[in-house]
Amino acid sequence: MSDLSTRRSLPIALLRARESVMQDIRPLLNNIGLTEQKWRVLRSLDESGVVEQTAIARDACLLLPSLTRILQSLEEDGLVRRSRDLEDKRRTLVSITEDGQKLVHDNLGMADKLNADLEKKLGRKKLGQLLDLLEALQDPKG
Amino acid sequence: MSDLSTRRSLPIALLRARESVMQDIRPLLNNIGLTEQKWRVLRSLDESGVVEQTAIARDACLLLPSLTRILQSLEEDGLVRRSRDLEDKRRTLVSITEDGQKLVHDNLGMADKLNADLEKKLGRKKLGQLLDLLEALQDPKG
DNA sequence: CCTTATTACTTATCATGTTAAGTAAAATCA
DNA sequence: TGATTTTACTTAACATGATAAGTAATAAGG
Repeated sequence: MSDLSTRRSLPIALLRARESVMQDIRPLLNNIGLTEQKWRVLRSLDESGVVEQTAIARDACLLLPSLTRILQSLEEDGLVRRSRDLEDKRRTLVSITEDGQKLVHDNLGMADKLNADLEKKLGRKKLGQLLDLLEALQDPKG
Repeated sequence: MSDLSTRRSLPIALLRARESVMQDIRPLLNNIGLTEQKWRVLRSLDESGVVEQTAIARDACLLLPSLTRILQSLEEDGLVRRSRDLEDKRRTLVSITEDGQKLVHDNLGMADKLNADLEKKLGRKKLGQLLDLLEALQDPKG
């Protein structure tokens, strides 16, 4: 197991936990030519429809500079479309293309299966507890 | 709050939780000229003594290519020392210098305070539960 | 022994993370 | 209305993340 000193440190514990979860996911995404971040963006767009970048960043947990690059790349690959908002010309409105939708829908099953595996491994109750605690951590009442 | 669709996804929940914790820590580390990763490496070395790189990588949760660069940078700054292991010449033994130790010790109080704040905010019991669940997630019985 | 793995890194390459600075448009305010 | 601030990005620069390939040294197998 991991070193005693770092085992009970929350920042590293979160990092390790994420690493262990992502280890199974990353190769599957790489197989369909996507990074983890691009997958998050496409899923968000598939569910949200036409949205501005700040909303995508919040939803997919990405900083705007990263998102800028990712959207440029996804646009080159024909997976998303961008257009200036005519009401507020500072904003860029983003939406997913048909190709992008197809890519997402063809692989949602995989994502569901991974989540089911996780639930099976940890137990539904514990997984729920974990998600609740992670959410509580972010409440800004501190 | 975050979007409904991503709120119950464990990978993103872990990412968000980590983000929220690190937001308070990063600026403090930047003030003393360290990144989060360099701080993890120095703390690990301060506690472990003389160790090979693979052990540091495991302890600080870093990939070896990243660690290679980080150690080169820390060595340039005089915070760590590296030398070839004479028993096994593939290995590099790393240790922290006096300057490195001073930097760590001067700032351990800060780290402890952040941890205490966290415990106060979430509650000791919940923090313990969270750490236990995060650890359970990594058990390879799946 | 000698060949073939395996180990412990290093290097390279590209994507993303992080911070700071820059830009254009909208909102606010005197 | 004109100056100032804020918003929604974009660009730049450097550090790290992630994968693959390369290298030297040890271990394993025949």
